[in-house]
Amino acid sequence: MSSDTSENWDLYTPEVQAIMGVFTLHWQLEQRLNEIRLEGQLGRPECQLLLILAMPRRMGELARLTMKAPSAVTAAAATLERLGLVRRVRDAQDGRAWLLELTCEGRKRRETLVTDAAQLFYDTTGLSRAEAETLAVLAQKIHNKAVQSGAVGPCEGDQT
Amino acid sequence: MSSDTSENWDLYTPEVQAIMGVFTLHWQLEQRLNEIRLEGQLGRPECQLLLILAMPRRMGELARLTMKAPSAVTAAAATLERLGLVRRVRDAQDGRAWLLELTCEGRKRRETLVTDAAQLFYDTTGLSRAEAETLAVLAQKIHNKAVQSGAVGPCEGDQT
DNA sequence: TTTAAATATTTCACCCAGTGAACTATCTGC
DNA sequence: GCAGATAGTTCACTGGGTGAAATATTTAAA
Repeated sequence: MSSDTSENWDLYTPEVQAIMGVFTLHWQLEQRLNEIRLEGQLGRPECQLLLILAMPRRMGELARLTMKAPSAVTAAAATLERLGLVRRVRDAQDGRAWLLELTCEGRKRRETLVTDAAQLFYDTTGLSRAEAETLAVLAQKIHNKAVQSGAVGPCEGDQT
Repeated sequence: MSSDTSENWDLYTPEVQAIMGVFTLHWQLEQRLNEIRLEGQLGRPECQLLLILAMPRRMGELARLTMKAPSAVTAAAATLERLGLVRRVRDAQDGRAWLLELTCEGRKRRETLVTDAAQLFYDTTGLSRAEAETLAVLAQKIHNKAVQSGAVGPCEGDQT
């Protein structure tokens, strides 16, 4: 089977290969993350937030990290708060800012999510642990670069 | 600089790191690809299709490869056809299927897109060529795995 | 060969996530 | 205290995507 499924990858430049792979992986992760979705209560954006919230973060920070507009984070945070997984606290340093931090319940949920996500990651990618590490290193570089370089994000960054 | 931007990555498991990185990269690529968007005529999905169309493909195949529902491909293909970048041809082997192939113009556009995409890829990721190769290898594995494993996709694949 | 079941694609109504602009609240400096 | 910047929220709107029903064609069977 999978006649033409085992593609002619040589048709594509490494860069395009990488891009296509990233698209695929992203899509797969979103889908399957969806299935987990902690009892179906959480949407994709909420899961993403939960994953990032290993430590308390300001809303704006979350927006930068997730590469979304602040308003998107607001929405997701509201949902998480409604579910009692997250708490809003004023930032002591800056009264304008809100710190988002996990509740006890939230921490538990995150634990589960992290575990499931890892499982799902291996299922989806079929990568070995070592390969995952490799990918993680690259991913980290990319993420940092992206966030730092003004994050061409919704927020109009151009770092010409 | 970038005080809390240079994150505490050790807070995250490698898997989560990888996942976050993939999300970021995906997002960045979509955004910036958007900017290129060949004179602003093409949407994200059209670009993706164009990238994949290194060789003629059947609609269904494209759906599987892009991990989208067939209807999504139909829409994107229609746009590309309207722009004269792509041509629909009946599959000689199977009269029900359509083959989507690039026109001359389409080939040119794809050339440009591939070049731009590569540029953008390096800009975005900040990776070296070697690292890109590494990523490409992983990406290919992932992509193949995903497509083969019945692509948990919109098309209800369960490969239990 | 006629018929029935399967497969490839399209059409269309609907949905969700995300953006961007306008608004409120707070901080900073004068 | 006031002006201007910054953090976050609200809300109307959009775009990309899904899923079910319809159409065309192939395949298998009688």
